Amino acid sequence: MDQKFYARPVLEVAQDLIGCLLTHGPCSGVIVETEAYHDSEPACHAFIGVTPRTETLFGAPGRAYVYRSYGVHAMLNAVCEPEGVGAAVLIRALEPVDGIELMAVRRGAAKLTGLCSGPGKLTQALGITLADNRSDLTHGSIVISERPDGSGDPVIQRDRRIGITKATELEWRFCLADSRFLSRPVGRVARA
DNA sequence: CATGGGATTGACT
DNA sequence: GTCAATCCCATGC
Repeated sequence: MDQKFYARPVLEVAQDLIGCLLTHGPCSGVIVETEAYHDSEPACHAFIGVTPRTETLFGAPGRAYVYRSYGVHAMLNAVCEPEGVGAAVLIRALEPVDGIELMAVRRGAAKLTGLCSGPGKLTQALGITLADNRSDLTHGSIVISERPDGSGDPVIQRDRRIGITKATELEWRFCLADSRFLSRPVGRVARA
């Protein structure tokens, strides 16, 4: 997948990433859940403008934006839209494919469905850290590759984003229909 | 320099 | 269901 794939509206890229394969070292998984973020809405880190932290978001598309959440977890995003626009797709869940044993060790022997069912979980399982921030998703240590031809277009469900406190009304979360590997089921109210 | 908040998770009641 | 852990960084004095 080339840079042009990412230099498009973030909502399109978020949907098109569903079903793609994400690989880091010996571990890989199929993307089953994403969320879109854009500098026009306050839930996006880029909403506040360009700072040292958000510089990656406004930079070249096709790069990784990795940041630490709640002081504990790394979150992996794919930077989208042309340079100068602050937008990214958060990778929220994977269906494990390769390196499952290593993922289980890193995660502490969780069940298969719990290995990558959340944005903090999948970075832990794949060994992605803040050092991967700004790395190139088209040729770097993290690679996202197209879904196989003939697998057909996946059926995608749309929902509200999870875990945010602003712009909660936007339905910018995309899930592979009926996947067992989502961070949460579709169609429930996120957060009590 | 001090402070406060957050795109989460997991342990506990 | 509730709640703490823990750190990066934006903001304000």
